[in-house]
Amino acid sequence: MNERRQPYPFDVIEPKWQALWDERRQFHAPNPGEPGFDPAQPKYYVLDMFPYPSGAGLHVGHPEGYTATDIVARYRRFRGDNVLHPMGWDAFGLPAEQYAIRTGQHPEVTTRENIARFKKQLKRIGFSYDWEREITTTSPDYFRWTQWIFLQIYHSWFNPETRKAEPISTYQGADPDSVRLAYVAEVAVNWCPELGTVLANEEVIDGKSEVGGFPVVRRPMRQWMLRITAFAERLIDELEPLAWPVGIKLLQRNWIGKSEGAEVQFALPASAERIAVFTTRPDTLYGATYMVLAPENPLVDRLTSAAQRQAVADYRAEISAKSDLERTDLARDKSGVFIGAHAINPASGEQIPIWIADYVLMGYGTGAIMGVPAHDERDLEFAQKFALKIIEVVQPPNDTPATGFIGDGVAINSPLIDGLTTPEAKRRITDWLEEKGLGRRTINYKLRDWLFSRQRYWGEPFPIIWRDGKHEALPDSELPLIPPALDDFKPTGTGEPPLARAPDWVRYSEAATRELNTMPQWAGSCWYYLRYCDPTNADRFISQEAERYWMNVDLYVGGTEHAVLHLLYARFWHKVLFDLGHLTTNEPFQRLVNQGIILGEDGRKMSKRWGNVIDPLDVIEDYGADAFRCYEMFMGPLEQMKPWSMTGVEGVSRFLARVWRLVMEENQAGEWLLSDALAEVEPNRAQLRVMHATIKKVTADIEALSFNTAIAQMMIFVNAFTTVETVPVAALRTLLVVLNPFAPHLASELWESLGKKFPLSPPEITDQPWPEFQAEFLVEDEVEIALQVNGKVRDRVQVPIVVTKEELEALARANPRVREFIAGLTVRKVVVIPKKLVNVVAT
RNA sequence: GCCGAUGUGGCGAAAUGGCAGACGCAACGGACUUAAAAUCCGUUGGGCUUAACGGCCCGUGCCGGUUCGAGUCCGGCCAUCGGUACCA
Repeated sequence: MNERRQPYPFDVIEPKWQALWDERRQFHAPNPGEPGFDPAQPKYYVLDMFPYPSGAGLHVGHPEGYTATDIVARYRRFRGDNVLHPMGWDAFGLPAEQYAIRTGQHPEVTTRENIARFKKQLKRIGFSYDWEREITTTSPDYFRWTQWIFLQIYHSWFNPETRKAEPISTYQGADPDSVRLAYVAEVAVNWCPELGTVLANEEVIDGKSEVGGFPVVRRPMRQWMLRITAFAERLIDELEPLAWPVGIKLLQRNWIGKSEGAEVQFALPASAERIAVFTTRPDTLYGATYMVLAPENPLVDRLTSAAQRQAVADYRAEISAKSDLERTDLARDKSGVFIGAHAINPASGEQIPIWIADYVLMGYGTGAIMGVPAHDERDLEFAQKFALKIIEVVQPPNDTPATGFIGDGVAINSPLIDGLTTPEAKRRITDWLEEKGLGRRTINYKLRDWLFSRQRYWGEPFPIIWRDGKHEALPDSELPLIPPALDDFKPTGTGEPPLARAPDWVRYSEAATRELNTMPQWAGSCWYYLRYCDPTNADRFISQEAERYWMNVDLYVGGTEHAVLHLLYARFWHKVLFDLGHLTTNEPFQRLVNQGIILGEDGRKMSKRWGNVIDPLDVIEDYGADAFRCYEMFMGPLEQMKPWSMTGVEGVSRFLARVWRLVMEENQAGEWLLSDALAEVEPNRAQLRVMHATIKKVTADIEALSFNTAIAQMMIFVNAFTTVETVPVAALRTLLVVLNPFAPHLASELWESLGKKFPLSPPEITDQPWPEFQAEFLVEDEVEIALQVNGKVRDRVQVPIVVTKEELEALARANPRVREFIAGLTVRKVVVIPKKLVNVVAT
């Protein structure tokens, strides 16, 4: 590999320019008020999803999105924008902690080493980040404000009147703790014994931990929760105007899972107790022949009859012993137990049996359902298994059988609403329920409150203390709250977090102890885009001035894996901070783009297991950073999944070498000298045309993030100039500017070399304006017209651009090839598309 | 099951409803070279036909529709990938 003759000396010029850029602070974006800040220039904030600095280093997937944003950033700078293009590290997280547990090396050390490696790799690719704005979520200067934001959330509640977060002091009720946006609850959590921690629902895949793939079981624990559900409606509504891929919007909407329906109260014959159920089909109320409670529902204890007590206890034990894995794996086989009690169907007045079954979830709705077997697949399965009564209450529109029909039809066997269509029936029966005080319209969400605490060491400690069994906020003056030094990072095994191993730290005062949990990894990434705007501010998380100037993020590029969680959490925090008056925008990310996954050369997902992982530095070693960048963009559309190809890299590398040789030629001694073919001559007409076509296409393609076609156009440019005897310097300069965002080292170097013989002021390529194409050079004197008969091309002719439609038609009719094909037919119609084709329709 | 995305040469791909396959890879042929590498030039969707120039037919997952004209728009399928899963 290393014997390969270099197509051009990228190994010399790339480090040279990278050092120069650093030295000149070339990519530093001054904030309002700083020297060099020009308020007349528009701002552009282009953001990458910052990486978790893992031990493995970058793979070729990371730089895909990073290259795209870098091209946009460099392009916008040419356009004169004040560009904010930062990078940082999402450095809290499980791998460093696991490594610490295995080796005893403090996570901070591991993290520092990994960051150094990542940063070196990113710099070697030549990204134009403003490194003066680098942030690390594990740095106390940073997480101080993560803790501060948590306290803002803790000190707030969601006022349903204003639909906004407000300071808790505006809450009039008796128990503020019951409405705080950050609260403590005893919840059934996903406990992972292996990791010794709870996990968010989102971190559990198929009953196993996302990290490590260990089994996860349900277990009740006292946890910190964030009341994201209060924002469900706004998280859906305010998504609408954003320039995000429709697929991602849909994913978020589905995740939030809004469904409209009614809550219906079922009375019990023998007690004053009532059971509420949520249904989206109140029109099927007459068909409710039984009721099911979630096994965990607390009502079960009160309602179960003596005779059924043992059976119920056995069933509940069986359920709780099942891990989530088993629950999901055990197909859809319905199970359940009758609890020996009955409820009264409020519409029919019938007594219906109450069961418990694990297909009813405690976490959704009221943890109880009405069973309508005729019109719900799951209920039908359950009723058939346990021989429960089935009543048809919806007539399907066609002849399909009513039982098992779940769509809209006409109500039957339902005295109050018979004959009404499903939407009308829903309306009518709900009105009736509301009148009688038996129910009400309501909306339910799949979204659950965010389980926000973890039993880990390597995370932000909560700025919370406990006194007399009650939580209290630390004052802002005690931030940052730094975790204690430990040398054993293992969880204690009882569910007590590792922080419990530092008793001195835990003891806050005689009467108070610190919270032992830490925040999840998501916390730091919920607001990092804000901190970049003002990364060293010691007084505020972001100054108002910086926030007003830089926000929102104009372009955010990252992987789909964050389509739901990160983006939802960040939007939630942003809205809280907005409501509290700390921000001026209610959404953080204006335009979002997901880059596609890069597969291995074998078409499989890159992984150690397949041995198909590509290391960017290996590629750069052989072909240079510019070739690496250009290949990543030339592979195909940014958002598409596509396989890596080394020969493809070689092709792009050849292209760059051809650019190099347009300017430089090698002498006998193997030195690169300025080419003799260069001259300050006016490009000819054909050259001007390709030059302006290139300006036009590259500009439009960068705006559209269609980088592969932009590169193809530059290849066309270079092909057109490769064979000419005299290379016009002006055309070359234009190429170098539009190429610069893609291959900045090469373009900068050639620009400089060119300047030695053909000086230009100012001399730096980065001081050039972005070229504007001139339409007059794109027009051609002649165009080729396709002559079709009945849609098939029969001939092509060159015609002057100025011919009229009538002339074109006449020309087509007169064409011998056309005549040959219409011989004996009648011409019905002639379609003339100027500059394209003539279609003679004949039958 | 549901939701979403994608199906175009040997491969990555391109194409405001208007000449399908730009650009690149691979392959083949040629030039340069003692030779190779590098570089440069050319050919390259399939089939049929012609001594040759050339000509004809087919072709964008499948079936149908709209249109003078469909890779592109509409309807119905199929396949692959991704997400999600008892959410009442």
